[in-house]
This record gives sequence, C-alpha cells and structure tokens, in this order.
Amino acid sequence: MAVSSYHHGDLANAVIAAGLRRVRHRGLDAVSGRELAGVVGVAPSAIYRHFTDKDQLRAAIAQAAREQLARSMSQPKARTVTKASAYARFRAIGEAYIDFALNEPRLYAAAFADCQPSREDSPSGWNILAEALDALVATGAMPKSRRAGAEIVAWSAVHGISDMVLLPYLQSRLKSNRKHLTTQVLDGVMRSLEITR
Amino acid sequence: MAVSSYHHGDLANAVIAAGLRRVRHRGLDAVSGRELAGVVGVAPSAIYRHFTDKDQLRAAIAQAAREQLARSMSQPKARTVTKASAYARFRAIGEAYIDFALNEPRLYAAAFADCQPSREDSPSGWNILAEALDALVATGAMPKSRRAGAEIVAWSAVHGISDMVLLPYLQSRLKSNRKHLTTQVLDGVMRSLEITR
DNA sequence: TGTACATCAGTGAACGCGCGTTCACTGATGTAC
DNA sequence: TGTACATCAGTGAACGCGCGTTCACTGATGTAC
Repeated sequence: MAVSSYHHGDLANAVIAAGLRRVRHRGLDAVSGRELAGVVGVAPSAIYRHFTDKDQLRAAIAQAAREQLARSMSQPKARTVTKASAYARFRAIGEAYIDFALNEPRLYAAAFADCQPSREDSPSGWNILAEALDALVATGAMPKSRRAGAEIVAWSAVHGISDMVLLPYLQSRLKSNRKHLTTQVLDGVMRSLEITR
Repeated sequence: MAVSSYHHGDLANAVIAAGLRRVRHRGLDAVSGRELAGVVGVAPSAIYRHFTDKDQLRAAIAQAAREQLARSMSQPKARTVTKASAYARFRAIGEAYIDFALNEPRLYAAAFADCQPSREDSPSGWNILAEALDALVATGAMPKSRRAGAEIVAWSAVHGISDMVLLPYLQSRLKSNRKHLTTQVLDGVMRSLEITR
C-alpha cells in the first residue's frame, strides 16, 4: 500500500496469499518460507516477525485454504426457507464442496493438512453445513431423529468421494464420470439421513 | 540372509520395510533415501540400483502401506455364505478399514499419498470390497439395483470418516466417541445401499 | 569339477542446492510532551 | 505544530544441515566351456 518500501505494511497476509498461490499448483509441501519471502520482496528473516516458525506459517496457509473452501460452500440464503429451498441448499453445499476439491485439488489437500489451527475458521465450513442441516429439520425435510451427528455422515461421504476421485490409486477404478459419482454419493447421503424433497 | 556383507540380497524390500517403519511414526514426507540407506546399512547410492529416483521409492512405500491396509481388511471367508455372514463380512471390512486408519494414521495417510503406482496392488482393498458386495447381492442382503457403483458409496463414507477423525481441524467438532461414529457411518452406508441383515 | 569372464550390486567421495533459523543491525512509524 | 525517542518491522550476512544424485570404482555371483 505505502510507497515506502522499507515497511511492507501487511506482510503476514501477503505471505499467506503468496503461499496459497504456491500451494495451488505445487502443493503445501512445496512451500518454503524463503521462497515466499522472495516472492513478496522481503528478506527471509522478515517472516519471523509474523510467524514463530515454519509450522505456524504452514498452519496459517492451511487455514486460509480451508476458509476459501468454506467461502465456496456458502451461498446467499433464501429469504423464506421452504422445504424445497432447504433441500436445494443442502445439496448445493455438497456439490460446491466436491467442485472445490476437483477444481483446486492442491488447495483442497492443503486445507486438511496435518497442522494445528490457532484460531477459529472464518467462515467455517462446519458451521455452514450445520445451519443447512438445521434448516432441513426446521422445514420437515429431515426427521429430527436423524439430526444428531448428521454433519459427520454428510461430511464423510462428501469428503470421501472428493478424495477418491483425486487419488491416483482409485482413479483407474472409477468408470463413471464425476457428475454421476457426485449424484450417486449425494443421493446416498439423502437416503442415509432420510432427507426428502 | 547371506553372511557376505557386500551384496545385500534383498535391498529393495529391505528399503521399503525400513521406509514403512519410518512412515509409521514420522510420515511419508519424513522419508529420505539417504536415511533409509543408512538404516539398512548400505551406501546412499546403492538405492539407485533398485529405484530410478525418489518418486519411485515413495510410490513403492505408499503401495506397501496400501497393501498392508488391504491385508487388514481381508479375513478368512466363511465356508458357506449366508445372508447373515455376507452382512457381517461387509461390516467387518468397514470396521477394519477404520481401525487401520485410527491405529496407523501415518501408514494410512501414506497409503493414499499422491504417487503413481507402477503395478497392481496385491492384495487389493478394492477387490476385497467388491467381492463382499457381490456376496451381499448373491445372498439377497442387497438389491441388485444398488450394486453398480456401490464400492464408491461405501468407500467414500468409510474413507471420509477415517480422515475426519484424524484431522486436527475436525477433531474438536466430534463430540461422540469413535466407536459411535463408526457405527453411525456404517449404519448410514447400510441405509444408503439398502443392505439388510 | 575348475577356470575365465561378463554381469550385477555394491562403495565412497563429491557436487551443488535450498532450506530454516540466528543475529546484530537500521530505517520508519507513531506517541508524549 | 515540532521535536525526542521508544518501538516496531524490516535488512543482509552467516550458520550448519541433510538432501538427491553422479561417477568411477570394486568385490561377489553365476554361467559357459
């Protein structure tokens, strides 16, 4: 922002942004603080003003990736929530999740890398899902008895198919196209949670 | 095997075994060919007689991990396959899969790392699952109409829950204990595929 | 059965590299008076 | 509004490290006669 070049002004965010770019086409493991510093135009040591070590930097980038995924899942809520709109929204969340994974496989992998998050995600994919499930119950699209733990059933299925479609090992096994697989898994979730249109 | 120390005799397998040990408590990314050579008692360059480069070594280790998972899924088949035994077997496969992931999280992660496999898995988890599904149909425990793509629905759910329970991000969200989560997800699969006891 | 020799599986030294992290430093910023 | 000064966010040189990979080599193995 500033013209002066000595103080960057927003190094932490700039480094994370550069990290996300790097992750996008090389993966989290290809990220090095040194390189990021170079990209941002700063000395390698400057990073240590904002992150205590590499682990924390990785965690921050992973979190940013996760928040990007969550953002892709969130959609404007319908003014009035009907059974049909709750159903559509729930389904759209699942589709958005899978789409994100397919379109940004490395970002997606980074989002769930083994890092200790330091603050709450914002937005949070989990919360978005939970709200959608609440709406299903509220509108009668899903029996209340299925609500407990429903996040897990839904997320498992959707996370599972996303991973599978991306894995080299399983890719050769999948004869159907992705669209069809998505539908099949989402239909399975509906049956599993007894969600109706 | 041999007393002579110059020729190792089975370097490739010894390196993979050492690699698996390393993966088990440090993860695939902590594996270095140099270190493995040291553990096995061989010069670093010796590895290149058996693997063209590090990628191929990684892939071999990942495959070995995957085969270990598959082995944990396979069980002696019942002599006569009944509806009840087919159901039990299918369920046991799912439980074994999740157990493996929980007990050997790093081996599990390595099994699905992003590597190009060079040969068929043996044993193959996919095939084990497919056979179990066939038995369900054959005994009438599952409608034939649900058979197509059933591997994907089942694997997604079980792979998803395994990953989720291990992820730091989601761990705090999971209030239920693992046993309960497993049951919940497996029940979901049963409902989704219309499998009955 | 014994020997010559091609092949194979190791050695060990060397290479260049990029990495994370430290340290004493310096220039800019913003606050108190 | 102007100045003194503490604080903050950078610099840049240096460190030691372990890594993947190469190369010319050597010792063991096994096959042909």
